Amino acid sequence: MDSTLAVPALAALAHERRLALFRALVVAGPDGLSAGTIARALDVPPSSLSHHLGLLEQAGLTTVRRAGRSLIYAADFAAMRALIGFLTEDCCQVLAPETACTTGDCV
Amino acid sequence: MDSTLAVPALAALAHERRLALFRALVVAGPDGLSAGTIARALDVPPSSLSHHLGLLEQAGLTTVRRAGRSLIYAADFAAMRALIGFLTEDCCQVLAPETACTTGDCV
DNA sequence: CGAATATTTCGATTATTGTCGAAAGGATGC
DNA sequence: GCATCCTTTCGACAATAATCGAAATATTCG
Repeated sequence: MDSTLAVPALAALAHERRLALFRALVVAGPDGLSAGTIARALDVPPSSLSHHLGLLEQAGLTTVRRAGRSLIYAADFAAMRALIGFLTEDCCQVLAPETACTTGDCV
Repeated sequence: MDSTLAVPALAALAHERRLALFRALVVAGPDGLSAGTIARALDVPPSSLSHHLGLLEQAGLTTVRRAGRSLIYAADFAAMRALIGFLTEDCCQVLAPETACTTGDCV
Protein backbone atom coordinates (compact mmCIF):
# COMPACT_ATOMS: atom_id res chain seq x y z
CA MET A 1 0.00 0.00 0.00
CA ASP A 2 1.14 3.54 -0.70
CA SER A 3 -0.26 6.94 0.15
CA THR A 4 -2.44 7.16 -2.96
CA LEU A 5 -4.32 4.11 -1.69
CA ALA A 6 -4.09 4.99 1.98
CA VAL A 7 -5.52 8.49 1.71
CA PRO A 8 -8.91 7.40 0.32
CA ALA A 9 -9.05 4.58 2.88
CA LEU A 10 -8.32 6.96 5.74
CA ALA A 11 -10.86 9.44 4.38
CA ALA A 12 -13.45 6.68 4.17
CA LEU A 13 -12.99 5.91 7.86
CA ALA A 14 -12.71 9.56 8.89
CA HIS A 15 -16.43 10.00 9.28
CA GLU A 16 -18.46 9.06 12.32
CA ARG A 17 -21.23 7.38 10.36
CA ARG A 18 -18.95 5.46 8.06
CA LEU A 19 -16.75 4.33 10.90
CA ALA A 20 -19.82 2.95 12.69
CA LEU A 21 -20.86 1.39 9.41
CA PHE A 22 -17.52 -0.25 8.84
CA ARG A 23 -17.41 -1.45 12.42
CA ALA A 24 -20.79 -3.11 11.95
CA LEU A 25 -19.43 -4.89 8.90
CA VAL A 26 -16.36 -6.02 10.83
CA VAL A 27 -18.55 -7.40 13.59
CA ALA A 28 -20.72 -9.14 11.02
CA GLY A 29 -17.67 -10.91 9.64
CA PRO A 30 -17.15 -12.35 6.16
CA ASP A 31 -20.87 -13.04 5.74
CA GLY A 32 -21.49 -9.33 5.65
CA LEU A 33 -24.78 -7.49 5.87
CA SER A 34 -27.35 -6.34 3.35
CA ALA A 35 -27.68 -2.63 2.72
CA GLY A 36 -31.21 -2.68 4.06
CA THR A 37 -30.19 -4.39 7.28
CA ILE A 38 -27.57 -1.74 7.86
CA ALA A 39 -29.95 1.08 7.00
CA ARG A 40 -32.40 -0.18 9.61
CA ALA A 41 -29.74 -0.92 12.22
CA LEU A 42 -28.07 2.47 11.94
CA ASP A 43 -31.16 4.45 11.01
CA VAL A 44 -29.69 6.06 7.92
CA PRO A 45 -31.78 6.99 4.86
CA PRO A 46 -31.15 4.53 2.02
CA SER A 47 -29.70 7.07 -0.38
CA SER A 48 -27.28 8.38 2.22
CA LEU A 49 -26.26 4.89 3.17
CA SER A 50 -25.67 3.94 -0.43
CA HIS A 51 -23.41 6.92 -0.79
CA HIS A 52 -21.32 5.91 2.21
CA LEU A 53 -21.16 2.26 1.23
CA GLY A 54 -19.98 3.37 -2.19
CA LEU A 55 -17.15 5.37 -0.66
CA LEU A 56 -16.03 2.47 1.49
CA GLU A 57 -16.08 0.18 -1.49
CA GLN A 58 -14.25 2.67 -3.66
CA ALA A 59 -11.63 2.94 -0.95
CA GLY A 60 -11.19 -0.80 -1.16
CA LEU A 61 -12.31 -1.44 2.40
CA THR A 62 -15.40 -3.47 1.55
CA THR A 63 -16.60 -5.95 -1.01
CA VAL A 64 -20.11 -6.33 -2.43
CA ARG A 65 -21.98 -9.28 -3.77
CA ARG A 66 -25.55 -9.73 -4.80
CA ALA A 67 -27.84 -12.20 -3.06
CA GLY A 68 -31.26 -12.13 -4.63
CA ARG A 69 -32.61 -8.63 -4.41
CA SER A 70 -30.18 -7.65 -1.72
CA LEU A 71 -26.65 -6.39 -2.02
CA ILE A 72 -24.41 -7.78 0.68
CA TYR A 73 -21.53 -5.66 1.87
CA ALA A 74 -18.65 -7.17 3.80
CA ALA A 75 -15.51 -5.73 5.34
CA ASP A 76 -12.33 -6.48 3.45
CA PHE A 77 -10.08 -7.63 6.25
CA ALA A 78 -6.99 -7.88 4.10
CA ALA A 79 -7.40 -4.26 3.01
CA MET A 80 -7.79 -3.16 6.60
CA ARG A 81 -4.67 -5.06 7.58
CA ALA A 82 -2.85 -3.41 4.68
CA LEU A 83 -3.93 0.02 5.87
CA ILE A 84 -2.77 -0.66 9.40
CA GLY A 85 0.47 -2.07 8.02
CA PHE A 86 0.97 1.10 6.01
CA LEU A 87 0.43 3.29 9.05
CA THR A 88 2.70 1.14 11.18
CA GLU A 89 5.55 0.52 8.79
CA ASP A 90 5.60 2.54 5.59
CA CYS A 91 4.15 5.80 6.68
CA CYS A 92 4.55 6.55 10.25
CA GLN A 93 7.03 4.10 11.66
CA VAL A 94 5.67 3.84 15.11
CA LEU A 95 7.71 1.84 17.53
CA ALA A 96 5.94 -0.94 19.34
CA PRO A 97 4.90 0.05 22.88
CA GLU A 98 7.54 -2.09 24.56
CA THR A 99 10.35 -0.71 22.43
CA ALA A 100 9.07 2.81 22.35
CA CYS A 101 11.40 5.74 22.80
CA THR A 102 10.52 7.71 25.88
CA THR A 103 13.77 9.47 26.66
CA GLY A 104 13.84 11.71 23.64
CA ASP A 105 17.36 10.76 22.55
CA CYS A 106 16.64 7.49 20.89
CA VAL A 107 15.04 7.10 17.44
CA MET B 1 -9.17 6.11 22.33
CA ASP B 2 -12.72 6.17 21.02
CA SER B 3 -14.29 7.18 17.76
CA THR B 4 -14.72 10.82 18.74
CA LEU B 5 -10.94 11.05 19.01
CA ALA B 6 -10.17 8.69 16.16
CA VAL B 7 -12.28 10.45 13.53
CA PRO B 8 -10.39 13.76 13.68
CA ALA B 9 -7.09 11.88 13.71
CA LEU B 10 -8.07 9.85 10.67
CA ALA B 11 -9.30 12.98 8.93
CA ALA B 12 -6.04 14.73 9.70
CA LEU B 13 -4.10 11.96 7.97
CA ALA B 14 -6.59 11.60 5.11
CA HIS B 15 -4.97 14.28 3.02
CA GLU B 16 -2.00 13.82 0.75
CA ARG B 17 -0.21 16.94 1.94
CA ARG B 18 -0.82 16.35 5.60
CA LEU B 19 0.20 12.73 5.37
CA ALA B 20 3.50 13.79 3.79
CA LEU B 21 3.80 16.43 6.47
CA PHE B 22 3.21 14.00 9.28
CA ARG B 23 5.59 11.51 7.74
CA ALA B 24 8.29 14.18 7.66
CA LEU B 25 7.69 14.81 11.35
CA VAL B 26 7.92 11.10 12.08
CA VAL B 27 11.22 10.87 10.22
CA ALA B 28 12.48 13.91 12.09
CA GLY B 29 11.77 12.17 15.39
CA PRO B 30 11.14 13.74 18.78
CA ASP B 31 13.28 16.79 17.97
CA GLY B 32 10.70 17.82 15.42
CA LEU B 33 10.97 20.47 12.74
CA SER B 34 10.26 24.17 12.60
CA ALA B 35 7.32 25.35 10.54
CA GLY B 36 9.64 27.22 8.22
CA THR B 37 11.83 24.19 7.62
CA ILE B 38 8.80 22.15 6.66
CA ALA B 39 7.43 24.90 4.44
CA ARG B 40 10.68 24.97 2.52
CA ALA B 41 11.09 21.19 2.40
CA LEU B 42 7.58 20.53 1.14
CA ASP B 43 7.16 23.76 -0.81
CA VAL B 44 3.89 24.78 0.82
CA PRO B 45 2.89 28.43 1.35
CA PRO B 46 3.22 29.38 5.03
CA SER B 47 -0.44 30.11 5.60
CA SER B 48 -1.48 26.80 4.07
CA LEU B 49 1.09 24.95 6.09
CA SER B 50 -0.01 26.62 9.28
CA HIS B 51 -3.55 25.51 8.59
CA HIS B 52 -2.49 21.89 8.15
CA LEU B 53 -0.21 21.89 11.15
CA GLY B 54 -3.09 23.28 13.17
CA LEU B 55 -5.31 20.42 12.11
CA LEU B 56 -2.72 17.81 13.00
CA GLU B 57 -2.22 19.40 16.37
CA GLN B 58 -5.94 19.70 16.99
CA ALA B 59 -6.25 16.02 16.16
CA GLY B 60 -3.65 15.32 18.83
CA LEU B 61 -1.12 13.85 16.44
CA THR B 62 1.53 16.49 16.96
CA THR B 63 2.92 18.68 19.68
CA VAL B 64 4.27 22.21 19.39
CA ARG B 65 6.86 24.07 21.34
CA ARG B 66 8.49 27.39 20.82
CA ALA B 67 12.22 27.75 20.27
CA GLY B 68 13.15 31.37 19.87
CA ARG B 69 11.22 32.78 16.96
CA SER B 70 10.45 29.36 15.56
CA LEU B 71 7.67 26.98 16.42
CA ILE B 72 8.79 23.39 16.48
CA TYR B 73 6.31 20.70 15.58
CA ALA B 74 6.91 17.08 16.47
CA ALA B 75 4.95 13.90 15.85
CA ASP B 76 3.19 12.53 18.91
CA PHE B 77 4.18 8.90 18.74
CA ALA B 78 1.99 7.83 21.61
CA ALA B 79 -1.06 9.32 19.88
CA MET B 80 -0.18 7.53 16.67
CA ARG B 81 0.18 4.26 18.53
CA ALA B 82 -3.17 4.89 20.17
CA LEU B 83 -4.78 5.46 16.79
CA ILE B 84 -3.32 2.26 15.38
CA GLY B 85 -4.39 0.46 18.53
CA PHE B 86 -7.91 1.74 18.08
CA LEU B 87 -8.06 0.55 14.49
CA THR B 88 -6.60 -2.82 15.41
CA GLU B 89 -8.49 -3.59 18.56
CA ASP B 90 -11.40 -1.35 19.42
CA CYS B 91 -12.77 -0.48 16.07
CA CYS B 92 -12.02 -2.90 13.41
CA GLN B 93 -10.73 -6.02 15.07
CA VAL B 94 -8.41 -7.20 12.37
CA LEU B 95 -6.86 -10.58 12.90
CA ALA B 96 -3.09 -10.72 12.69
CA PRO B 97 -1.91 -11.98 9.31
CA GLU B 98 -0.82 -15.35 10.64
CA THR B 99 -4.09 -16.01 12.41
CA ALA B 100 -6.28 -14.49 9.74
CA CYS B 101 -9.50 -16.14 8.70
CA THR B 102 -9.33 -17.19 5.08
CA THR B 103 -11.94 -19.91 4.90
CA GLY B 104 -14.96 -17.75 5.52
CA ASP B 105 -16.41 -19.82 8.34
CA CYS B 106 -14.18 -18.65 11.11
CA VAL B 107 -14.54 -15.30 12.90
C1' DC C 1 -46.24 -9.74 -17.42
C1' DG C 2 -47.12 -6.91 -13.30
C1' DA C 3 -46.78 -5.95 -8.41
C1' DA C 4 -43.64 -5.78 -4.74
C1' DT C 5 -39.00 -5.33 -2.76
C1' DA C 6 -34.09 -3.74 -2.45
C1' DT C 7 -30.91 -0.56 -3.71
C1' DT C 8 -28.81 2.88 -6.56
C1' DT C 9 -28.52 7.09 -9.26
C1' DC C 10 -29.91 11.77 -9.96
C1' DG C 11 -30.28 16.35 -8.62
C1' DA C 12 -30.52 20.12 -5.76
C1' DT C 13 -29.09 22.11 -1.43
C1' DT C 14 -26.26 22.91 2.46
C1' DA C 15 -22.02 22.33 4.98
C1' DT C 16 -17.26 21.65 5.36
C1' DT C 17 -12.57 21.92 3.80
C1' DG C 18 -8.62 23.68 1.12
C1' DT C 19 -6.04 27.51 -0.67
C1' DC C 20 -3.15 31.37 -0.18
C1' DG C 21 -2.21 36.58 -0.21
C1' DA C 22 -2.17 40.24 2.96
C1' DA C 23 -2.12 41.89 7.52
C1' DA C 24 -1.22 41.05 12.37
C1' DG C 25 1.21 38.89 16.49
C1' DG C 26 5.30 37.45 19.09
C1' DA C 27 10.40 37.01 19.64
C1' DT C 28 15.13 38.50 19.00
C1' DG C 29 18.99 41.61 18.73
C1' DC C 30 20.90 45.93 18.04
C1' DG D 1 12.21 50.99 20.53
C1' DC D 2 12.68 49.59 16.02
C1' DA D 3 13.95 46.66 12.20
C1' DT D 4 13.77 41.87 11.22
C1' DC D 5 12.38 37.25 11.16
C1' DC D 6 9.04 33.48 11.83
C1' DT D 7 4.54 32.09 12.05
C1' DT D 8 -0.30 32.68 12.62
C1' DT D 9 -4.80 34.78 11.83
C1' DC D 10 -7.99 36.91 8.74
C1' DG D 11 -10.74 36.99 4.80
C1' DA D 12 -12.37 35.76 0.47
C1' DC D 13 -12.93 32.43 -2.91
C1' DA D 14 -12.82 27.66 -4.97
C1' DA D 15 -13.39 22.93 -4.43
C1' DT D 16 -15.03 18.93 -2.32
C1' DA D 17 -18.20 16.32 0.61
C1' DA D 18 -22.71 15.30 3.07
C1' DT D 19 -27.57 14.99 2.99
C1' DC D 20 -31.76 12.98 1.43
C1' DG D 21 -36.25 12.95 -1.45
C1' DA D 22 -37.70 11.39 -5.80
C1' DA D 23 -37.08 8.75 -9.83
C1' DA D 24 -34.75 4.92 -12.02
C1' DT D 25 -32.72 0.18 -12.10
C1' DA D 26 -32.52 -4.81 -10.77
C1' DT D 27 -34.57 -8.86 -8.94
C1' DT D 28 -38.07 -11.99 -7.33
C1' DC D 29 -42.57 -14.00 -7.01
C1' DG D 30 -47.34 -14.73 -8.12
